[in-house]
Amino acid sequence: MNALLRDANPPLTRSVEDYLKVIYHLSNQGGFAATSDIAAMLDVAPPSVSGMVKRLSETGLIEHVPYRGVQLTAQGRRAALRMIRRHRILELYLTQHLGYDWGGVHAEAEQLEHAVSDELVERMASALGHPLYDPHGDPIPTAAGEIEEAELVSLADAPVGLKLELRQVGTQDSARLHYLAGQGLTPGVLLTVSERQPFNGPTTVALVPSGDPRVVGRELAQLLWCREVPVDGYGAAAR
Amino acid sequence: MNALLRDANPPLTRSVEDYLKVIYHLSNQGGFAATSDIAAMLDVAPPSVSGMVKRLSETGLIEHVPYRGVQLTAQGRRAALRMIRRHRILELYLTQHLGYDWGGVHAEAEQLEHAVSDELVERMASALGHPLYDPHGDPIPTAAGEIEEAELVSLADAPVGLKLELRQVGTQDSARLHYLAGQGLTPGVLLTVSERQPFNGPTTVALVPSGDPRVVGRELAQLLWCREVPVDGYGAAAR
DNA sequence: TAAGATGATTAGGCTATACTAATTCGATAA
DNA sequence: TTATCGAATTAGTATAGCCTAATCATCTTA
Repeated sequence: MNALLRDANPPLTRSVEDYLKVIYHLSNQGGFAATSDIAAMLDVAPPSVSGMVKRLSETGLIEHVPYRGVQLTAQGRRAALRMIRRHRILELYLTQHLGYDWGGVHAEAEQLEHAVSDELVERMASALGHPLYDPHGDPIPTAAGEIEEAELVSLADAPVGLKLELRQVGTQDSARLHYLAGQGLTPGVLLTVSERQPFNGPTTVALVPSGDPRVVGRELAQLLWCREVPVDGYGAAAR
Repeated sequence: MNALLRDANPPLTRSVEDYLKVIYHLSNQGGFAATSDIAAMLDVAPPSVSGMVKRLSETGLIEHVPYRGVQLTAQGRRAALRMIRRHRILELYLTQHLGYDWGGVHAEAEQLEHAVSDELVERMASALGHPLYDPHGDPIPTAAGEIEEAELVSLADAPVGLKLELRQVGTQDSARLHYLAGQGLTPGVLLTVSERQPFNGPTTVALVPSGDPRVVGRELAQLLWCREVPVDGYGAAAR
């Protein structure tokens, strides 16, 4: 069919929505998301990402600098935040109204976020009392697409005893990223600082909820940017 | 990739689930579902149906008699009933817990039925008190895939004043089917018998909720099989 | 019983998405 | 400053959907 006659603004596919979400998470503070990181997060091969990147920049959802990476445009960011709002409201609704625990809720929300209508999302938000934070304490974007940016501390500077959520990893270095992923240190993971050796020594953290310890050297700890999580685990109530 | 190495039992796609559902509805009492009827129900071209029919019979979900139509196998029927259970529980949940009315709920459930997990469906069923009927009075299949078959009366024999749901149209004749569809007389529609002329004359019905009257000649009325709907509209409460 | 009508199927294409293998770019290190 | 290596891209292929146009089968009717 003639390309000019096709719908100029077709609804986004499920795949596209997933790409936008991970690009948002990877390029959070103004950086570029690398092809291989996107591929790893979505569990697809890098050439698949190159292909999708091409389509997404043609439709104006991302900006692509070849061999450097991608960033969301304003339009892409809006779409990504819409998905994040859906995801967080779904997680909250499933836990508070349907008895889910924090184990199973992420996978379920991951599926549903592509299928719910805007109306349903707003009805769930209503039923929840229009919450501002999800149970991890992460801010829920507004329906208009605004989000409160959290203040981040590097793990190397975080005080002992604090409960933290790993939000960003400040490197593109693949070896480091793979090492961290192997340790379970990926954005979104919850942890507490259990001790830090003096004289710029390593920091020991415990993963939440497993309690598994991880020892992180200072150099790496400086790259791990975290957000303080309110101790009750429910940001909405705490603020 | 080598076909032998692929997952022997991959999850069904959204499209496949939709095909199975309409084949179930079209071949309800042991008949065959015709290609053109499937195409009309799914709003796709007939060759698309031929293509899908080929794939579905290769995977053992349907039985295909060329130029005659298709029927579900036991496996296909199980999958179809699973979708119908999801759909009906979703409709009930959305109306009872999220304030939906009967207008918007069908489209929303149509999307969600492909995305919810079995666990979520069962949690919603629990929250609803394990209902046996949806708000139309249609029976909800069990998680094990059993469904209560409703007793049907032909519209030509239904007593005046009864509230009915049109369940099956007992013909494959295209002209008749198109005429009925044009009159809004498609399976699922609710109606009440307002009067019947004596000596095998036509039956007049009123559509619910619009109240629009339709006059149906005896020959056609005999083809319209209906289920009696409890007057309160909530089968679950009535039984 | 043969011709037409109608519905089903095949032929041939298109798009979105994925893959592997081959190639190219760019940064690091000698 | 160049050789090298890893990351990114291109080339080429596959699959699940969909489509239109062309053909084929079946049923009805003259």
